[in-house]
Amino acid sequence: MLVTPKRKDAQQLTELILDTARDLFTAHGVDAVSMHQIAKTAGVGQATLYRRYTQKADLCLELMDDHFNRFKNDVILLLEQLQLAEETIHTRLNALVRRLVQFCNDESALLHAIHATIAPLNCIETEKKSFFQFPPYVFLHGTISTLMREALDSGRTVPFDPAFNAHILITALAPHTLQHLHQEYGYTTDDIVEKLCMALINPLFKS
Amino acid sequence: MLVTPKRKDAQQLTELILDTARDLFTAHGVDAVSMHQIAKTAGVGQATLYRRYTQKADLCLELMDDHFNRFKNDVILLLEQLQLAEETIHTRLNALVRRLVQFCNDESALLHAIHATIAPLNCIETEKKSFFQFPPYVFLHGTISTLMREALDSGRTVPFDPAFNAHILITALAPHTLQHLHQEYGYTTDDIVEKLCMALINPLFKS
DNA sequence: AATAATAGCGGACAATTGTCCGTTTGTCAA
DNA sequence: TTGACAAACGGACAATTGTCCGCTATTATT
Repeated sequence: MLVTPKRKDAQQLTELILDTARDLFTAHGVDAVSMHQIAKTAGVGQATLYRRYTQKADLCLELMDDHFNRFKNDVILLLEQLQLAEETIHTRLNALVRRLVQFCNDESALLHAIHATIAPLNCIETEKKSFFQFPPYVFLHGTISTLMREALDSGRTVPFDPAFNAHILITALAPHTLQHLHQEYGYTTDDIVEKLCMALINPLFKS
Repeated sequence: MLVTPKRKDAQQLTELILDTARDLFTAHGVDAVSMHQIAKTAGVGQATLYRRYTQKADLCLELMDDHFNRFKNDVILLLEQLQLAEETIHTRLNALVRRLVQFCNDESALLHAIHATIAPLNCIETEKKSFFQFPPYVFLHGTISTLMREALDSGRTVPFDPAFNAHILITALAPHTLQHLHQEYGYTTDDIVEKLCMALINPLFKS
């Protein structure tokens, strides 16, 4: 959550903080770096940091903003191209899942931290944003459910609820879930893409 | 030869701690109660509490132990009865999902806290148990994948990976996911059961 | 340019989780 | 019993997250 500063020098501090955080994260790993440490290393007060980013999740979100925007454009472009090539909705959904998993892999460190910070308990009592209100979820859910609705409307599937199924697909992409699949079963990224499609996409389509 | 025996009075403190925690949880809600508060109210030191339960998740797990065992027996009994009644594997899977969702609803408060405490970040760096090693997950995953394998072996389904799909089903039952479905879409518990089956069970079966 | 208003800084402070260590106390051998 | 030994207690202490408030420095005004 970025506060737009009225003082001109405030913007410089924002950049300083972001740079410092990026450096510390790559040096020691996201989880090992504390907010206090970021502030101290950047040479600013605690409040200066917290005024910009209430939680580490916000900071992480800001740090992956560029990459996320590129990913968004990628997805939009990819889907347009496939549609122009007159690929089936089934094929397009599979391609989307592949790109999705790839993104979650690339940004696993930051996503990890975001999920960890925005724990379920923060949602009700306190009035902080839940994960489901963050841009990545909103975009993913919108894109996936649109495609799923198209599949449903095509008449080639069994009945299902696009929004609900999209929600479940995203849930399955949570960092700790993917990590568990990698570690426990030794699945490669390709395995996971294939099995996700086999579990959540392919069975929807009548043969 | 000196045998070092366990002290008998330690068990009493354990019960005192559990009773205190239960009371505080019901009085103020699980999330609002701190470990320090539990120790202080029980009149014991911090270490005495932490020596027994390293995290609030462990404490919660202990508190729902009775209920979880009853649930386990319920599930086993339910599945046996349905099998004796010669219900199809499809029907049995749906019934299992229903009972599953019911349990997650009943114990949502404790499960909530467990998920919140055992955040993904605790898994790699520190050597704490991940959620996937806790008894509830292990039992659920075992039960579901066994049933799913039976479905697969029956030849009445499309191809899929029982263990993987079981994993995804459990993931979808995470407290914050269910909570979001309730809040955002206004789904009732029955809705969720129906949609879960429509998303993850029914499409597997050839018509 | 001088000055008033205030955006915004910084560090102290509170709350929570988790650890360490000196001390107590139950247990068992004699 | 008694006494040695270790299991186990308790509270102080460290680290982290998040908040508050007095002060500084920038900006707008004249």
